[in-house]
Amino acid sequence: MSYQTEKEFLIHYDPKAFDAPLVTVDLCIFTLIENDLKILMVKRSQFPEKGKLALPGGFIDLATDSTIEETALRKLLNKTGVKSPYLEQVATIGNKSRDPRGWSVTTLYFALIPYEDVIGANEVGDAVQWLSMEDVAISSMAFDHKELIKLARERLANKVSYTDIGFHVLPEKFTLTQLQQAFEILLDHKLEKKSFRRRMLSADLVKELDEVSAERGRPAALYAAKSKQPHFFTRSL
Amino acid sequence: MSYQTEKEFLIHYDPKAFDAPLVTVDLCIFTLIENDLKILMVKRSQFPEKGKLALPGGFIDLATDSTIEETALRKLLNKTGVKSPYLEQVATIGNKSRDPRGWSVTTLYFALIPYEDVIGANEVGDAVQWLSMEDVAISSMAFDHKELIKLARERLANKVSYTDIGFHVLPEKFTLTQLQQAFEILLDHKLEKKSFRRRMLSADLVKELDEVSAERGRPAALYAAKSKQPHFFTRSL
DNA sequence: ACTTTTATGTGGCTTTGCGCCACTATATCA
DNA sequence: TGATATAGTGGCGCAAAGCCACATAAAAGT
Repeated sequence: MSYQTEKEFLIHYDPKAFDAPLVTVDLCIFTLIENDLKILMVKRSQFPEKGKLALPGGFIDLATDSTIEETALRKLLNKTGVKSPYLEQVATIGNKSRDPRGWSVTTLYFALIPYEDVIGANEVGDAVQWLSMEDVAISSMAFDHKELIKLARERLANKVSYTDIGFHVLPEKFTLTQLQQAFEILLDHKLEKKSFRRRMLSADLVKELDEVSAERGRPAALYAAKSKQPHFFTRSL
Repeated sequence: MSYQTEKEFLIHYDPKAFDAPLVTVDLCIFTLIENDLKILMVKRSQFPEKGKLALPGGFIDLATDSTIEETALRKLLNKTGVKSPYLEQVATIGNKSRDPRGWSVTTLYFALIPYEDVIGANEVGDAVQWLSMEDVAISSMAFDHKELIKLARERLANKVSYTDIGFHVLPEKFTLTQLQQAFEILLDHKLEKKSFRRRMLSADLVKELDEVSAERGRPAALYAAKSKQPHFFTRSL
């Protein structure tokens, strides 16, 4: 694996000549279903870990994927039908013990999607299901996927506390109360109504629509997010 | 690569049977030399990209490294003699065009070290040099390493703005002015003296020593960091 | 010696924005 | 028509940031 001249390199270089770890991409796809935070999981239909719950993911397709982010988006589209999620790389975990097949590396992403956008078009592959965080806690999972979920969940809460990415679990139109509830669930703590509204409005993140949402009680004004680009608050929630 | 039974899996599984990308670890090691932010670079002695400047890094040693973080620490120790830096994973970049050898994945870390701790013990391998950010801007570099530096630099500035990791480029004892200067360089913007001191002192991050640093002007009190664990500010600098 | 220069460290006022919670507004339902 | 439910606001107190002049303490200049 040592080449002093270009000729030597070109002639002798063989990617399979040295040991390489397995490389995979895993996804933690979050959404809100009836004000409950859910994660998409699949049941593995193959060895190793056949029958166990696992995060959607798998190997990079070197022929069709040109970046690892593409791999992640492909898997996501595959399982949910969603094309443009909020997608963020969480971390890469690599060690010799996480996979029985030997040294393995996985790059973990998390995605936020509005449940309204999910199409139940999971034709191929393993059966999908949406697990609540309570289900996650009590379920047994393949590989180190429980730890991966913990990492993703922590990153999510952290990121929601100082950015506006929480918008991405909501449909296009929403009320400020729905927005606040979404943030509260993602953060896992309550927020003060006045402060929350003051911030969202003064940061100019939403535009008020000429529509109202009428449920019980006083109708609420509907809003839409102004930008898809994440906004960073100078102060955390 | 598809196994319906465990037996089938155990008999037929061969890690080299399917295409895998190259996997590397790269490091962006930051330090402060005379109030100037520097990055450690090496000159490649082998193909590909022989002769070009590159970030220290390389392949995971599957035999000796048990995690990728160990790989990163090994490389760092190797180049600087530093054993316990502040080390943080920035991102993993994987695509088919970044390395002439084909599909390749690299996990990028950044490290913060006090220059006082660096031992010029770079016996083996390529020649190291410390580049200032201006040098980085005008130098030609191997692979996509210039972009990797940009990523690391951005993450660094961002993280310094809401944590106290800036402490890690300073020696054990420092004055509050030195601390402020370090933060200013890492953030790339000026800070207000009174506010900065108020925050550092009220957050209880430092303890005052019974010593003073006498240069020009009034002698300054020396301080030491109280903890190695990063502290998160609720408000960014 | 004493004045100037240089740098450390603080006093104190203004401004900003969060926490709090009572109060008003507008709908449905009995 | 009044009870209930939810949306949305008024307004005060407080904590911390921004600002900048001033006091302090040493070295260097004359």
